[in-house]
Amino acid sequence: MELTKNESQFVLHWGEMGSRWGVNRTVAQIHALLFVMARPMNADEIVETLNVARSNVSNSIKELQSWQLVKLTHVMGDRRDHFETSGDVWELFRIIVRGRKQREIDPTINVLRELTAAKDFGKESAAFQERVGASLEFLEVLTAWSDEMMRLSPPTLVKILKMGASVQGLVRGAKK
Amino acid sequence: MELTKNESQFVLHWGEMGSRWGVNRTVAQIHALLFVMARPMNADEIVETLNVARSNVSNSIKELQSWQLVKLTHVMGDRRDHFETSGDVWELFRIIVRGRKQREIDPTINVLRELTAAKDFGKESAAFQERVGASLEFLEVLTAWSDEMMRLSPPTLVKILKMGASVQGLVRGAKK
DNA sequence: ACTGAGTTTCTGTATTGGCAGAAATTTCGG
DNA sequence: CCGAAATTTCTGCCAATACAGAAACTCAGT
Repeated sequence: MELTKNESQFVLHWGEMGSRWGVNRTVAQIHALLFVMARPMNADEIVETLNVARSNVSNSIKELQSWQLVKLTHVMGDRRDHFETSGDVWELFRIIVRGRKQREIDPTINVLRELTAAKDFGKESAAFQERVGASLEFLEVLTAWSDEMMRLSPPTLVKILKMGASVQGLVRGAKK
Repeated sequence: MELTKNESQFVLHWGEMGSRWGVNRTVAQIHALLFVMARPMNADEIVETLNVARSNVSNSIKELQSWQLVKLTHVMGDRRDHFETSGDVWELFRIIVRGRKQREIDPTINVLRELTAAKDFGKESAAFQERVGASLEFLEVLTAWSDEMMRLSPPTLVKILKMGASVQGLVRGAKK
């Protein structure tokens, strides 16, 4: 399985970006590959195309499945597992946001809550108490908002985003 | 310089979170420390408090400065450089979003633009062309929106976020 | 229950990035 | 323009992670 020049550029760049995030390169590349091929692929095809070890593909796919970014499918008359990913970038976005929130934001909120609830918290410096409180509130507002937004359909979401800062006018009205 | 139990928990957790992102632990810890102390600190105080090497502090601060998360200040009658960070979480958020966008999203948009502009792009599979196009549009909508939002004052931003998905009602109206 | 295709888990190696300590450089008071 | 303080840059080691290849396991078909 040979990628075109453009396709491999896409896959390679996606891999790079993946590493910037916490995602390792192979994982990101496999996801990109499934995205560009837009069809179910089996593990060996992925091995051939990306030139990585079979075991690496296995582990990477397991991770992608845990993120729910890749799902297992089967092809008629083929015993092997095949994998595919959604072609809807908005859906992918939603999945990634949800996952990152769970893995990163939620634990942080918990820590901040524990801190404010600790019985010796009142003895801390005023600045510290205040800043922890502000951080917690910040994360709560942000996640509440993102939860709501992520519940909307992609088309609705796009429309809201395209309105952009113009909603600011409404806020003024709401303020009085 | 000794941190309280609560303070070090905060700093430590922030360091953990930092590594989840591309930020290394020391960098994140220093930022957290300046945030909780809420006053200018010099490099040696940081060394003592976090138990890291002087050179490490120097490099980490340089990185924080490049992100504009930490700024240099001076304390009267003290020749040494002192450093501090903003206590406004919304401002910090804005800075981080702006930075990540520049370092991660913008290059990706460029790659996608190059791809679509390549003269052999029309020869690619329909699925690939379509998905690259959708990805590009997605990133453009998202960054345009975030640029607009990030220009608003924190209080305005909070109000908009608190409206949450209720703006969705307006969209319906706008649609016709 | 045996066989072989398919898959996952295990183990060792290589690469990367983080960091300490030393060396070099800059800065500032006198 | 000298010396001490402060800071940065350099060098090499160490730890963490990614990955290949081998071994172990699973399971459908017979």
